[in-house]
Amino acid sequence: MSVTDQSLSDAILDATKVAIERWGVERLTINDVCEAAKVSRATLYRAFPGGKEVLLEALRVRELELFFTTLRAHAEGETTLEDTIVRCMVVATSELRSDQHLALMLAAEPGEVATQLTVQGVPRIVRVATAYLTPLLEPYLSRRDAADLVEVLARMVISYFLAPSSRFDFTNEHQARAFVRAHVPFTQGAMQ
Amino acid sequence: MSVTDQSLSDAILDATKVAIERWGVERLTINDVCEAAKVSRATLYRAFPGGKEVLLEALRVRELELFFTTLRAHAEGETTLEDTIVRCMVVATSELRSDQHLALMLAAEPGEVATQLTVQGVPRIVRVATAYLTPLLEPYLSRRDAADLVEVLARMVISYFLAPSSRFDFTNEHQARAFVRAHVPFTQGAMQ
DNA sequence: TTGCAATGAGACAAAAACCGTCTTAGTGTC
DNA sequence: GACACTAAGACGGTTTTTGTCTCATTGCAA
Repeated sequence: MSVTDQSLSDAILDATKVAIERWGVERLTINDVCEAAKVSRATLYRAFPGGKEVLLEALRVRELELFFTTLRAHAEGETTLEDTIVRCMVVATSELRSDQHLALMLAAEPGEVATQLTVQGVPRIVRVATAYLTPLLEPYLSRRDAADLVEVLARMVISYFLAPSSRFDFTNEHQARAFVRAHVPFTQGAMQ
Repeated sequence: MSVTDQSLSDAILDATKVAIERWGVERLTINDVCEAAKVSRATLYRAFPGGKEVLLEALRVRELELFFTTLRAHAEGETTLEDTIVRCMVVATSELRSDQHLALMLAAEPGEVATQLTVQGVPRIVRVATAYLTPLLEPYLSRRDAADLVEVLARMVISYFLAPSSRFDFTNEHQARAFVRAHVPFTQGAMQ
């Protein structure tokens, strides 16, 4: 059951992605998803009670989890706190820049990207980022400090992604490191 | 007025194309077009009384006229009836193959292509093709014979485009010429 | 075979989106 | 100032979409 549920939900979410790619989030209908998933409406509503909102939220969370899983894999080899942070920032920013997929998918449509990545999306992003990235920092920090740091870094990356600065380009490792040294307290041995 | 009307209609049709590219014909709404054209609904309905149907039909006709204008330009240099016919067939088929734009634009959506290109669209296509291509053949044929021939050729090109044959690939000049010699009576000096 | 959980198909009412028309107010031109 | 043209948006009627619900069917396991 659990396994079946999982694969059913996943299949529906896959279908949702396909349907969105075709119609766009704004024009997406539940029937589009049902058709793409070859599933009846009843089944979809059983899997995702609450309808479209719940379905899209589930998709966003899944995509986000995939994003941070990849990110963690990229940063797992680092051996110092600073290196780990820098790597996370570089990879996350690069992925965001190259892969409009994430941005355009998680958001509704161009113009909604900023909204989704700020007021609407930040809580979700912070939540997932914390869950997935905090363990990376726990060798160096307390759980609480690690969680705090992840949240701050996530907000920084988003901010600099949406409004790039001429002073710090986080896709550049040197600049990212300079930023970390200048503005991330933990890396200076000065616990606040 | 006339000029203004023309450019207004054209601007709206341009906007329609843009909106269709974004949403697809099936999900297109009048408001999408109005937004893209930065025009109020009232203005759109004044320019295209009859609403969406009329608007889309006008767009199809315009695209078709563009298509055949280009086609005629490609075939104008030919100096014999056979060469003219062959060139038209080659260019038309090549354009259709490469430029899904036309096919997908004139049609509604994949799956509707065949419908639009046959039962729905042929009368329109034949009408425009006749108007634009008949003059090319008038050096060699009577107006009536030229019009008849254009219609037959248009139907052939459409048929072989929708269901390609292993015997004749109209994008290949030799094969197109062989087809013409075998199946187009006028070119054999045998007026029917 | 029987029972059970999961699904498909579709009816249904409520909500939302869309359409086409029309009125009003604003703008630019002669 | 008269005129043509337009944006904005209200309006009622229609169509789509939504979410729920019922019932028949399927697949599987006891």
